[in-house]
Amino acid sequence: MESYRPCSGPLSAPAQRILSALRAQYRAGAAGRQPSRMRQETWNEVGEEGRQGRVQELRGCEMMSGPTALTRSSLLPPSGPCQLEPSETWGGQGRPRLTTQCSQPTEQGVSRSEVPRLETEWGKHWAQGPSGGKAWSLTCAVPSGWSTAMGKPVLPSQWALDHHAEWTGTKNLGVDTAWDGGEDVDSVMRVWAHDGRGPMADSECMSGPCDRNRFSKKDVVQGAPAVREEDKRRVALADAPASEEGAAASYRWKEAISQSDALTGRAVSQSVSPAVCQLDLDLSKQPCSPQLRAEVGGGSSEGQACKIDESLAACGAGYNPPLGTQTTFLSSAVRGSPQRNSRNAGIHRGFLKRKCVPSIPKKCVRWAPPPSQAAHRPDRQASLDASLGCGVLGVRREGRAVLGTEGAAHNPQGAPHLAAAAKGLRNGGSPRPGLDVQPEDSQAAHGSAGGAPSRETPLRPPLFLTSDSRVRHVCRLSEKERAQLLQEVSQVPALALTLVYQDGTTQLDPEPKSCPSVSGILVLLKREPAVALSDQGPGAGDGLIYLRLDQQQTDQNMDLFRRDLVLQVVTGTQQAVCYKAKELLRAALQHCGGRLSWKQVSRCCLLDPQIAAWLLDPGDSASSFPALMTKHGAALGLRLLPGKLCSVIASLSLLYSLMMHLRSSLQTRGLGELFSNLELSMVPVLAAMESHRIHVDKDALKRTSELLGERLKQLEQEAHQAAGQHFLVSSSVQLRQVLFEKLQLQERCEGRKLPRTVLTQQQSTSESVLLQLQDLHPLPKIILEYRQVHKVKSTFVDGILSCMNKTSVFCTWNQTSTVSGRLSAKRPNFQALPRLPVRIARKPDVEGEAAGDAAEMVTVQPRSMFLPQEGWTFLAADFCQVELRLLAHLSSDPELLRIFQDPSADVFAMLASQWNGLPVAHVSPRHREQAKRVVYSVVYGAGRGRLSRILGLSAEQAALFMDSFSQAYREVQRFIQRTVQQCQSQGYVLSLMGRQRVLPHIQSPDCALRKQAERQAVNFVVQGSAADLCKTAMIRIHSQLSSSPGLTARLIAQIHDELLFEVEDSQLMDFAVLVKTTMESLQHVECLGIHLKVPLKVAVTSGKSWGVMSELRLPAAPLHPAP
DNA sequence: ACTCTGACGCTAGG
DNA sequence: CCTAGCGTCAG
Repeated sequence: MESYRPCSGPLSAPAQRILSALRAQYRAGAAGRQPSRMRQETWNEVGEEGRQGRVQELRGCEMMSGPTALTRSSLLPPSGPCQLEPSETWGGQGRPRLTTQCSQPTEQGVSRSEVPRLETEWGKHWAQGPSGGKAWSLTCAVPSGWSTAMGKPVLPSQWALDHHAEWTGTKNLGVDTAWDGGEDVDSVMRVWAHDGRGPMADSECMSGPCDRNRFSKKDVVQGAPAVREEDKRRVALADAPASEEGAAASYRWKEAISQSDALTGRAVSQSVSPAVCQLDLDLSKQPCSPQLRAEVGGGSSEGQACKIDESLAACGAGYNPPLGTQTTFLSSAVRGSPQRNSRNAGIHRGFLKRKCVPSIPKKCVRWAPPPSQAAHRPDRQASLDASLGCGVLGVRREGRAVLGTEGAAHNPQGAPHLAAAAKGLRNGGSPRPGLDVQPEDSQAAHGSAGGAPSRETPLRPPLFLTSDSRVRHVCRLSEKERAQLLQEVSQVPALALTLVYQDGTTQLDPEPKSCPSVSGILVLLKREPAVALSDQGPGAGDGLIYLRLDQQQTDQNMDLFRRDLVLQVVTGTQQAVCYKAKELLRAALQHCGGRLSWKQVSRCCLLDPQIAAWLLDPGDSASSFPALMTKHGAALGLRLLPGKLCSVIASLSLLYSLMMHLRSSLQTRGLGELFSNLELSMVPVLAAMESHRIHVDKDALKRTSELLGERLKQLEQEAHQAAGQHFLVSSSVQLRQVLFEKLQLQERCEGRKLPRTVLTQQQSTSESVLLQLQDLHPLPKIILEYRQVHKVKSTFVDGILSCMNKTSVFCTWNQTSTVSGRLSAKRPNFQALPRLPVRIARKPDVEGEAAGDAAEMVTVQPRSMFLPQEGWTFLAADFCQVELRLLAHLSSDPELLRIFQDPSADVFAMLASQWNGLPVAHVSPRHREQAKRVVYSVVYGAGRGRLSRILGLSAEQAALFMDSFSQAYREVQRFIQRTVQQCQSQGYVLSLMGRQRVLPHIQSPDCALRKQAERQAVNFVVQGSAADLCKTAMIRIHSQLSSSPGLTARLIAQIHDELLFEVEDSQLMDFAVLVKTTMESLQHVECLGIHLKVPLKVAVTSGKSWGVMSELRLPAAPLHPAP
């Protein structure tokens, strides 16, 4: 660690600001302050005598100046039950208190509740028992300013206490075996004791070597008497710190880490990059105050810390690794060998894992530097990545711990295999590997640009494909053979295809953990589709083609041929089966670059067994191919053959048989039409949507994140003040304690019954409760705002940032994840972006009370972060009240139908007027809102209890509303009864286009279950029908777009009843008309047998950002729109 | 020689 | 009622 050299490269702006501010603070502070004795010395410097003195000092030391002395003996497990301080004895809040719960360890180990537990007013630390018998870990809630280095909570300095160190959340710290038995408690104690004396010096953070012989984990578990004796003796030694005997052997643990933590309040987990360590090493030894942090805009929250580190990582140039350092670090981390650094490495690893591993599938983007940078500095980037932990982890994961010290150390250019590993990881971690290969990024992704050495090995297709002669490789064919192949493909009756990934897996393998990059497409040509599949591998006439996608072709003709082949395979007349066809289509679009447009594949009709299986059983959402086989393929016989290729071939054949089997099931269940006309046609639509990049204003997001972070901190402080204690504002459990145990607010809202949580029947702290409580106490209001801001920040600002790829996002659309037939969106969830802007009070950060008045309001609208390309406009088309209209249609209620006949009417106002008996003009917005809620509650099948919660009324009032609704619209009630009866008699319900949902509980003797099934039945009919309608609209518009050479508009998103397009400015009006007429024409669709009794109304809006859309006035629609 | 995972609560969207 | 997603907490 000492070999880190200073950063030389550019730092990100926030990092710069923090750095310089801290330096300034340090200089100012160092000048005026008397250096503390403890800060100056190390144990070695103090010497034996000094140490004895210190021990004496510590022995009687009152913890945190509290009235009661805690001695280490009382904490040592398992020396007996040791109830320690009730918190009152600490007088005053903010004082930590220690409690331990000790009980007899069991043979299996010590469960967490039995292990000593250190609790503070701010949270708790506990030593977790040995899990798996190997490692100990410590979870502790750490206010910022607390260091967690070495897995031992280095408790807050006096400074931190004085400044009300802010909460940073729980850190689950991986700890290596040094943390065992009494040793940990011991050092916790010691450090704690020190802490009462002021800020710790790094030297104080030393821990003695763990003396496993004296007090081992095992002993704790078994509670061997001998150890007890030993233990007692140790206690009798009068608090001689463990470090005493081991002082000579003790090492200074990583200054960089403990300092970085104390300085920035960040968890060590974030300071994993050497650049960060260096940054912090450079800094003063003084902690950074929250004010300072706020001033410089460097937050202590997770997201903030991530961002800082991201930028640090991104400026990889900043760190110039000395030769060998990296690899030493890395290898020791990998092997965890007991080297000098192994503990550090172990800790690092622990932190890294905690932060990185769960993130790899989801959030690696945050950590992964942009590909272009990787390409420009492959060597540094790779080592940086490796040090960031991703590399370490990935290597471990892949089981190829090949990153020996030698290779990298002797390779001044940086090790190519290291680079490759790191790169593979980034790809693997990226949510959408294929999308890394955008035109502008493609070179970087292929690692062939940016001055990388020419010996860079090109990507190879998986070995099992290259080594087998049965596979015809398209890129090896001659001109003539290609033509033949094309001909052959077009004449073959059936095809089965799968994507092959670079790690050798295919789409047919069980759910991949990571999401590897695409290598190519493997096609099985079936000449005798009728032949039932044997497990003999491919039939006599069957052929296999492998089409590489991951390779930029130098040969133009080859490129064209590749496109033609894809087109032939995908849109040909033969039956082509592909599991997860959308993925394949998207990969093809991605990799054929400009040569294959989404319009060309819009007529694709790949048969997708996944979708078929989902239609048959919507409850079983995304199952892998093997799972599907075990479920449906019993009759088909599945036997895996040895050898990868054999098994792939067999799987492909099976895939085909499975599809045929599923298709016949669909036919017999009456789902065939739905499958082929609706769901399969959705595949190219979704593939096109997914392959379109949506531009995001990244800078605005970052600014907003900072802004919200500040506000969040303010709110947290306010909440703590209002509550009169520190607590974790984001924890509903702790909030419940504050609200209902400490403040007893439920006592003061007599009459109203506060809802309870569904599962545990505890006092709920949800929005509706807080709204009711907000007049009684200032706290609920603060919490409400906190929650709102937190939601926006975590999900819509930081969340979107983490999905980003340079300047844009790609959303993932899932066709088979809902029971209702709706689509769902992921990463980011486009369907859940707040519609209304969020207003944030932004108070100047001043200590004085007067600051409150000077609040300035800022509005945040996550939707406006999405921008159309230059010269394009967003166009949104919204089906107005589809669900209600469908309810009218399905129930044929005369009143509802009448309301909808008038296209210009405000439906909810009319509803409110009708059943309140008021003229429309007199309907207040409140009434209207209420009507809307009641209506949708009925549509969703809510009972009176639910409705009362939604409306914030008593159950009686809610019941009244519902009664008056069903009085006014009797047919709706009848419709509900009809639906339930139908479901009871046939076991399932049907949507408009014949989608089915089976509800076995409809016959359940359990009333609650049955009622739920009834609600689900009603809801499904309405919601599912709406979904059908929207999907149809998407397909129709898509097909019109792709058949029109002039129109360039793209479908961006579907928000259930709204379609969002990006349209070239010049085509805006024309396209808007087309969209509107197409959507409204769905009232009558002859070929689908749809005849709605209500007109459909579509509202069209447009804008240069999704956040601000304004109504688009359209010329009168033509009477007979294009079909 | 190391956590990960699931249950639960809450809240955006429709 | 049905989604995704973030967070806490326990084992």
